Amino acid sequence: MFLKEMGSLLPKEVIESAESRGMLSLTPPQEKSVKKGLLSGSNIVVAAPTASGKTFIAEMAMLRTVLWDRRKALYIAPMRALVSEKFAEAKKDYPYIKTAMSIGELDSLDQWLSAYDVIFISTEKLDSLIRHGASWLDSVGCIIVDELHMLGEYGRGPTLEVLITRLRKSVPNAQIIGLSATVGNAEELAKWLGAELVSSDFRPVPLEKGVAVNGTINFGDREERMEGSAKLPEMRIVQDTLHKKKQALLFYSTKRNTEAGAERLSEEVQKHLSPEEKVALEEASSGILSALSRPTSQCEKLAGFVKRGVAFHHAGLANAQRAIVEDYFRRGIIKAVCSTTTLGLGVNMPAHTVVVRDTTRYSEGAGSVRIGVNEVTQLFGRAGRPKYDKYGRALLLARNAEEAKDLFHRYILADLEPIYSQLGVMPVLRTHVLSFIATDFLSMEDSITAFLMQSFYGHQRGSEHELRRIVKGILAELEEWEFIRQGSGRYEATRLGRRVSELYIDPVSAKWIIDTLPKVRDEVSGLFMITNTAEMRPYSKATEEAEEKFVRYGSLLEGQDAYDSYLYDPIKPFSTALMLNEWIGEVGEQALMVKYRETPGSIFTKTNNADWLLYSSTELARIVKVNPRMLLELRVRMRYGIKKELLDLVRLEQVGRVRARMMFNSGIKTVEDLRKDGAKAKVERLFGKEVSARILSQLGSVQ
DNA sequence: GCAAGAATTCTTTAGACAGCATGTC
DNA sequence: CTAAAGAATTCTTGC
Repeated sequence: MFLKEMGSLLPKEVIESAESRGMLSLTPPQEKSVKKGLLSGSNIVVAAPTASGKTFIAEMAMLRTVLWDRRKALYIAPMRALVSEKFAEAKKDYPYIKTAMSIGELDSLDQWLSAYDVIFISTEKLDSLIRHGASWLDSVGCIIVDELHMLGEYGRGPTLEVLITRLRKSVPNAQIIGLSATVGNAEELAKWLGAELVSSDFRPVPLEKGVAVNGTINFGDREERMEGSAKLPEMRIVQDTLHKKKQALLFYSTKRNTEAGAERLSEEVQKHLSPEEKVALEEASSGILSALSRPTSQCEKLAGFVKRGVAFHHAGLANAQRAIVEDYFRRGIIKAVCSTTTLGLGVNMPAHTVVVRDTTRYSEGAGSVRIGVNEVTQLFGRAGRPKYDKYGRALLLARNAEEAKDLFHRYILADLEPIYSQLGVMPVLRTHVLSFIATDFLSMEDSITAFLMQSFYGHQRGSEHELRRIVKGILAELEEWEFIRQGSGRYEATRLGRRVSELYIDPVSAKWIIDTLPKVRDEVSGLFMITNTAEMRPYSKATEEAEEKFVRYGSLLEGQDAYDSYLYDPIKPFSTALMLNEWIGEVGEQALMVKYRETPGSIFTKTNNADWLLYSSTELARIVKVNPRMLLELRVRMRYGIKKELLDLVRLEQVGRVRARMMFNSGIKTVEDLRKDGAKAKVERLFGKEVSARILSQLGSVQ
């Protein structure tokens, strides 16, 4: 179907924009979607590979809704990176549409969103907005749910499921478009949503899947000898890929493996770099080193590999470092990236050759588990760069012919797995039940059970009896904790319960924090209060020091039956508290890295989470009438990673942990000191004229 | 006696969402 | 109850 023939179906702006980007006709899944009613309001579930044109399917539906129906469109995705990427694209391609983005960090109740037509938002953020009672939801006419297959994920699937179910109930007339990777039971998903299924294997760049053994790739119908001479399979594949002047993306099971892999490959890759590339890589390398004020050994390691054209990529990297790696890889300068699944989902970073080196992953309680066909297929989908490659190669590695045969059957010939609702197995349900009641969405055991039967869980295999049992248990718990109470057969939230729901923390965490608040007497107990929660997971390594010091703080757990389980070990969250305590004692990343086995990335995540929980704790403290002063102070220190003595100085803009420390050490200990004679000269000596002026100009307004 | 390489034992294990202050995409 | 791979350590072998 040609775009220019679609004038009666689509606003002309959409057609013009697409054509200006070089799109003249629809891809097969796009065409199928249109035929199944995408542009006349039908619900659609698209199950197709990445890069098959799913984004434009979403755009067609959203823009038609906005321009012709004069209603809002929502784009929901489970990752911030994905949300901001789509937002940026839409802003660029459709500048005349009022687009907005809402992901954590940035905003509050977001009433301002009501002025926008297309809203890009993360799953949890939308969930949270609903809890705050966002009023503009009624005017939504089209809802895009990207990465719909997330539904089957243990951790965050249930939230998505409840969210969708809730949206369908509160905005029944909105069109729902689900965009999913290919899965075994897309049919079932579509049926649940009352949607037409569009299923397709279309890829703009064809994919060749194979298994590499001893220098040969077996593609099933043919074999191919690889260039090079290396014995190590991953090395050989990289040699072969470099010989073709292409790039490789390799997936490993652990962070450490990615780093070890990068080290091995770097030696080979550096031989293939041009002088210009080496110059560019020096630049990338120094960018990586300067991501933190003082580089850790991990930073140095990465910087060293990047100089040689290789990088590792996992959640332990600082965000700036990740961005550099992704950028230089996309530009073709970094030749190989060894990655965990960070790069598997969301991030758009294709490569000619994709290697899934490890097909197992550790899972607690289950040992090493084989990863599924769905996941391998998703990773394989990264192979082949549109515009650059005629085809992409997706490879598995085998040590011998037998293993090769097994892998081939297990992953390449195998059917995709169906996804299953995880709603029944996770304690997240508790959070949602509280939210239903707190927002007056549902208020009775019956209606809650009935509602949950409408979810994918109910649709797929739910037994009403089982659900009712779970709901009953949750209601009893919430009532006992005084988050809800009963009145004339209905439940209603208490003030405390409503705030807990709004703060978006687990009721179990909230209960623990409320009980512990009055017992907080120093930094460590305050920090343990927030680290001993599900939100702070994963915890830091348990140190011996933590083991010893815990004796003095163990009494905080008295009377807490939630922590009675023999599986629960308080040392790790306590150790996390000690780690954070060192952070606010200005201990550097490198030291924390060694002692608590942290990484720049994990420290950032933890301090960020701690910040949020400290805020939530102060809010709860106000309600239960505990003085929040100490928590407020902790929060500022957490944010900057500073000792108490710098608290006064960081009030100034342009002054963070580094500059505050420099000023303090040179005798300027408070804002007041800055007003004294000679302070100006001192500051100028430290930071130069420009920065000093910006700092000193605030003296009038800060007291 | 020494060093390279083999064998054995030990150790560790993916990812990423949320509140809110400013003014306001 | 279960695994696997890398790292560290010990053992073996060949000169």
